[in-house]
Amino acid sequence: MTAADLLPAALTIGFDGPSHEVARRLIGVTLLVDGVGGRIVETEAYDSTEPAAHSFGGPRPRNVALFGPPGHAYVYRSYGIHWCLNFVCRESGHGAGVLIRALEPTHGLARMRERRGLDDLRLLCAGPGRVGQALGVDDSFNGKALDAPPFALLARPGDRPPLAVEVGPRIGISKAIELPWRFGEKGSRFLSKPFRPAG
DNA sequence: GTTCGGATCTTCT
DNA sequence: GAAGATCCGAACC
Repeated sequence: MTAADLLPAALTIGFDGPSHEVARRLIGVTLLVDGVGGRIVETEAYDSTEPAAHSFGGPRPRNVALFGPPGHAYVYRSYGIHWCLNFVCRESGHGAGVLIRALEPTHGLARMRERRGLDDLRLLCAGPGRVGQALGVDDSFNGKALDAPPFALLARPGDRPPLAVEVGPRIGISKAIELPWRFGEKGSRFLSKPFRPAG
């Protein structure tokens, strides 16, 4: 697939719905940062009404981007090491976001391999910390709009059949583990972890 | 194949 | 002082 096959995502992607709807809608969308990235194959939804979210408990200096306008980035430091990228969604003030957990690498492979220090295509963007490293995301991207450089979002052409999307519990959390707010492209080999492990 | 610990730092108690 | 929306490599089946 080339960039010419894709359409501007702003026409079809809305960030004004509940985060679990936006998270599902984002599967198959191409995310680029300075022209580097790929197709989103895994996302998770978070919302200030449930205790796993960084926005739970209201706005704070660290999470203020989540309470800003939808369609912007929220970037946070994970375990003191990684930078993880979220898309702010829903109407302003609700503190909802979608964590970008994995991409199928399609653009700027050499740049991503260089940043990751790794050749294996499957492992370039298979996890939120890996996505951040491969795309060169850091603190300075927090709060930036997603419809302007360095970001670009490209939707799948509308005449293609919808992707099969799998749903499951979110990864790496200890609260609100019952919510099925992890979404992934069915059968993708670029997921951070398989869905329904061991059958 | 799996399990385990270390890295590293911000936030909260 | 502990926990956390993680990743990596070593050790061990």
